[in-house]
Amino acid sequence: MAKATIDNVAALAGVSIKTVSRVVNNEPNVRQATQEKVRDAIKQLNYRPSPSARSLASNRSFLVAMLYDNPSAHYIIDVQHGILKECRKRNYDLLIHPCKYQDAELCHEIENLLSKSRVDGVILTPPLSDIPEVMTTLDSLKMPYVRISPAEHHELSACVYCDDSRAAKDMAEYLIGLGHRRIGFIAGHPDHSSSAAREEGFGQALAEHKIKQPKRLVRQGFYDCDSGREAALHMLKTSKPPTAIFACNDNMAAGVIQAAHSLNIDIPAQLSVVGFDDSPICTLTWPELSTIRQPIEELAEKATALLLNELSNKPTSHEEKSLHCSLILRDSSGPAPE
Amino acid sequence: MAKATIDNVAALAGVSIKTVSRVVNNEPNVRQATQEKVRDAIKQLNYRPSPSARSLASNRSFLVAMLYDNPSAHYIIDVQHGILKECRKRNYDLLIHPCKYQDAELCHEIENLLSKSRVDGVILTPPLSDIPEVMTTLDSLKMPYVRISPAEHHELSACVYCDDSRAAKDMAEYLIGLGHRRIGFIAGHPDHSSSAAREEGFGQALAEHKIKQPKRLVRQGFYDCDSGREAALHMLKTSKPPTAIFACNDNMAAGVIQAAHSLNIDIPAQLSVVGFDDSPICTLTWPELSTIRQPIEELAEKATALLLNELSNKPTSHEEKSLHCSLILRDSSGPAPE
DNA sequence: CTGAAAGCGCTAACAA
DNA sequence: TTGTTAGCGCTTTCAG
Repeated sequence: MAKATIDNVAALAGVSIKTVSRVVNNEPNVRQATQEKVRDAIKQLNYRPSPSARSLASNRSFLVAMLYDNPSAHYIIDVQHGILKECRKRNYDLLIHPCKYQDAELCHEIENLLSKSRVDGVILTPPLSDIPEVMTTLDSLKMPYVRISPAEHHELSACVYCDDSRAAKDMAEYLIGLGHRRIGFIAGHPDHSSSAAREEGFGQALAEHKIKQPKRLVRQGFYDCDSGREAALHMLKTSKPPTAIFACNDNMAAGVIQAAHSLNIDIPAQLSVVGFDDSPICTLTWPELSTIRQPIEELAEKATALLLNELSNKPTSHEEKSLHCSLILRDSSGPAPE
Repeated sequence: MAKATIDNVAALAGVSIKTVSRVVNNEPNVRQATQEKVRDAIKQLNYRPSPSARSLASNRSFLVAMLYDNPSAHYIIDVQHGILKECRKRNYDLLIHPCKYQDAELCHEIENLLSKSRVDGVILTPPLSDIPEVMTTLDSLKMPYVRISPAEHHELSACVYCDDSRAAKDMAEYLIGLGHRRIGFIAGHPDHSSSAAREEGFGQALAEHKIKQPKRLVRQGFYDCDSGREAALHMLKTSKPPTAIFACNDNMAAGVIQAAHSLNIDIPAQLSVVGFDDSPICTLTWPELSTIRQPIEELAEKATALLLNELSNKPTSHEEKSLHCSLILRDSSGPAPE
């Protein structure tokens, strides 16, 4: 059976192709009876509209692109799945496009991808959501886009995000509640805005509890395990080592656990360790890691919903949406030693 | 500046649109001088061919789809990156489509995606590479495809794979060489063909060294951490516990490490642990995990190259390509205790 | 509520 | 080596 076209359907249903088109696109003004005739014919012929013809005629591709540069596989996968969940509902497909955010050619490359106008809209993840040049490029192409977890300037585009700062504050308060007073902090990659937000929330909690944070208990990390381990070794080898360490993500927290093991420090009896992300490694470490869960998939889903709304309705201001993080307490944290 | 079309380019270059088309598609039989004129015009107008028009006229979309159902984020990401690497060279884009391999609707869903004929070809990863119905569906749609790491029937389609059996045998021999004689084996998910291959290689090595494998040292796992931990606890609590454990993937090996920690068994002094995959968690555990590295990205790259070749040349038999695994020795394995 | 006609921007087949 | 002409299968516009 050759591929059916709209003409075949129209012929079989005894209507014009325009009417078939109306039914396929859920346009109004088609009598119920006619609709049914058409749908029958469609089913009978196993008809699927050709995306290329559709998009040539209407200038819409029903394709969205995800642009990203993020080394965390589980983050990317979660975002992809969130996007796809929403896309399926609305009959869009997803095209993925990793890129290097530090690359001088970044914007050219993006322009190159998008000016083929194969895609209707774009979803941006950190750190791309915070690069002004990328936004300018998209704006100049008049390409609709939504940003996931941008640091600031929420008004510049539709966007969705979590309150990282608030979540970090909650976690710090949890540790303080357990009696910890010397709490080490390992910052994340300086290019990722999430790190600054987390540091802010952490600082707030300490300040509110009148805990002074000596410099030796704050170190720069880069969101990878090695930097977490190095930072922890530094802190733990001082004369007044911390009784808890807050790492800005789980990978670094895993590094802290390694450091503790290598120094024969018991977790959580002598040292509490917490991370951020609730990545799969949390349940692979020993002991399992207390952390903060961001609803990544839901964020991506909402982002996609905003984007697709913007693509179907004409008028939209830039909506934004924020979601909550939650503490996940496992075995790596406990009361402070006396 | 409005989007330039092929007509604009033709006008500016003073040639017919067909000639522009020839230049764009690198067809032969265009004089050097003409080519240059055309290229200049293209650059000047910043012309990009419209994918929809192209694909409507030529019935090719320059889009490939990756179909998968695999819970391992890093595996999927590596495959995606391998595919994209090759796609970029040849100006294809990638569309991703996760699905549930046990779903009764699987084939319908695939057919639904592909019969829109938006994509030119498909890449299949395990366990989808081993599902006959999926292959039948693709065949009946005359959709070109390449399988990554199929278990058998290599002749049914183009495919790329590693010799898992051989790699597992090498690893077993390494452990035997360290003096281990009681080596526990934790199988992977029975639906993944990789598990059987790994078990076979492992068994071969033992047989060649005349080591008998008692039943208590072989357990079924499911490629997740929990099943690895449970299996290890069983083995380690017997009266003659193993001195080494070979887990069919790294997640399960991480579970083994957890089990050992919880029983206060020292790794590697009392117990060697090895995994398979060289996933990111290998360097996050304590101690870091010895394992086997599959060149996933390269596999995907080769697979894509085969697919795109098939799409450009008419005549191809089903090529196949195999790549090598390598042992990665870290801190979780060492000499057997006496 | 329905239909006829005119493209969308390209490639394929054929002519020159 | 180059150009001409017909579509590809749909949506849009406008007319009934």
